[in-house]
Amino acid sequence: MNIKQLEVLRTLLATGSTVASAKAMGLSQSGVSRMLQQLESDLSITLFVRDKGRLIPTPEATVLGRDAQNVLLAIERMSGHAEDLRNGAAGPEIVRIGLPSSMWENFAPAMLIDYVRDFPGVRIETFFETTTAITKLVEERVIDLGFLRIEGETGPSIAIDTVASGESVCVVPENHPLAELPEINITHLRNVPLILIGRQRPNRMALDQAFKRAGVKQMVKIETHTNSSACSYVAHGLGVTIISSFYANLYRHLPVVHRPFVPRATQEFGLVRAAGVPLSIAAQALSGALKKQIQLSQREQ
Amino acid sequence: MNIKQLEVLRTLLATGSTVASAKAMGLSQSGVSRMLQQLESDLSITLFVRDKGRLIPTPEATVLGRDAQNVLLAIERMSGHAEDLRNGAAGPEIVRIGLPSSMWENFAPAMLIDYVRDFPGVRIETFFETTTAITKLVEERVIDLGFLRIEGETGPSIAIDTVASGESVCVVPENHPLAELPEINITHLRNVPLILIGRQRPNRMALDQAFKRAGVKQMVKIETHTNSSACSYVAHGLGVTIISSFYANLYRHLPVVHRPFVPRATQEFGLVRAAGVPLSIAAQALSGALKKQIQLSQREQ
DNA sequence: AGAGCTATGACGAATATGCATAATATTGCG
DNA sequence: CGCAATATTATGCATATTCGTCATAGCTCT
Repeated sequence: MNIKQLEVLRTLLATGSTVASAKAMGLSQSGVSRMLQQLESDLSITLFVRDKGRLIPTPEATVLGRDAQNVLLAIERMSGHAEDLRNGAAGPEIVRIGLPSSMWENFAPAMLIDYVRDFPGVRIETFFETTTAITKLVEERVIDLGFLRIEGETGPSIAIDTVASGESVCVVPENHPLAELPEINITHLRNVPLILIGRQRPNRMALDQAFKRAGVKQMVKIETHTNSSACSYVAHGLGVTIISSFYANLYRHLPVVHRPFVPRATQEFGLVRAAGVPLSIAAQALSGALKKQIQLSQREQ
Repeated sequence: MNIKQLEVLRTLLATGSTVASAKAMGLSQSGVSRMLQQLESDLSITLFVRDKGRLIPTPEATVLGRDAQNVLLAIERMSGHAEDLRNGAAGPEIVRIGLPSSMWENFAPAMLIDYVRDFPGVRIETFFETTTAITKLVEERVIDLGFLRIEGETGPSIAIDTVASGESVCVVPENHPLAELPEINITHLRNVPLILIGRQRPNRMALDQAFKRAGVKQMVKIETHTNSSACSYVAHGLGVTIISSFYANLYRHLPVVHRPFVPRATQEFGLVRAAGVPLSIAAQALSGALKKQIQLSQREQ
């Protein structure tokens, strides 16, 4: 496997033909054809079906095309850094932090208000991403810090500092009949429209299994991938959702209430950074600001 | 630059000598020496000082060594996925839609309220992602539909239906002095804390250039990647931001106002789907619901 | 002196690449 | 509809380039 093969894969997925790819890359069509073959051989995977003189990407090609793009982006970043080093450029210190999408509205600004005043020379870059993306961004050193829900094992390249916890709760509209209950269990949710997140992730699968064991069929109306959108759908009467109280506490301004969900489950949340990499003073301070804001957000209950 | 050169850099930084690296990599010492030279030549950067028959890494080597590691990690991930694919792993109709992160709060629920009632058997999956991610999700057939800002060229695998437009506006806190102006130009923003999005993207670079031509230095306090977080930062007094009126109209509930920004720029927004792939009835209806909600969101001005 | 290091000349094997072409499919025109 | 023109992918063949080793020189340290 070599870099040009990956570029060929990327370009083929974009253009759909070896002729167009060859033109775009300044190569011959036969070169492109060969490199595709070599890559398929190197990976022992068919990336394109040859159908009537056409190349049809396989599902594998789309998956690995994304990976190839990541490799090429990393190479571009390296080339960019080399360019910067050759040009001797340097700017203000930038501290980069990744947060769950659900935290942009009030949490992130509240966290940054004092910080920006205390560190006037520091530029902050915020990313609102999924747990998976945040983990990757930390691993790749794209960001200095991340806050995420701790799920299963992380590799040795990540250092985690547990800073918060929550329990599973059911979020319902405040005028919903289920809002009168002190706690909500699965049988309460029979025939209730559900808004669920984290499809195919371990915690979600555990929830699916619990429904199955209780003999209750889930009436899922909406799948989504952020706690924020799930709560908003609930607030608009589209159904009820099951999330961590940590996030539910961020949405107190919505006309919803949350009740402990049975079977009980707890979650842990942590601060992540690349293992073995010391944080700058500014990044440490941002870490501190984050921890402080977390305490505030969870304490006001 | 090739993959083995990057492995050489990584190994040299770990071992400190070409002899040890050659042994670790199963190469000859002279091969390692040459590959280091080639990499230095390719990058036009001295990575190691040759001092008394020893290789001393330069600061550049440590910076780029990190990048090299990122590239190699990305390659390993790709290989891992290929391995998974080689080893090999129905339900209700699911309609999947990708929206900008900025649209989860009120737009998405409002869009879905009537839809969910009209299509009770359909399950919806919502993704809130960046323009780039949405384009990819559409191309890869992960999602049926996407809504995004149209930027530059998209490939032939994407069909776009332009459904909205906007102009660049400056969003400021409602009690800010700039809120009194009928329009805001670059000189107004001298020494004003800025919250900017889309770093390194074409439109952002155009804005950076406009500041440069006007001889005004940007006082960027926060870089972020979603319109929503930028507006929230503005509402909390952390600075002002420049975004499309399309998005600003989604945040009318915040204590901010927006004014036309000069130099003027306009934006177009469209519905995207995979070209040549017919939408299901349910997906078409969701497309219709999206268009209708867009009209509502932009009309109430 | 001996051991260990880096760099380089010379050389051969392996790889990359383009030209030309075959086979097949699609499109456009009469 | 039939046929020529065009477009696509794959492959034989030849050539250029790259990759990598062996052998060795020069330097440093013990």
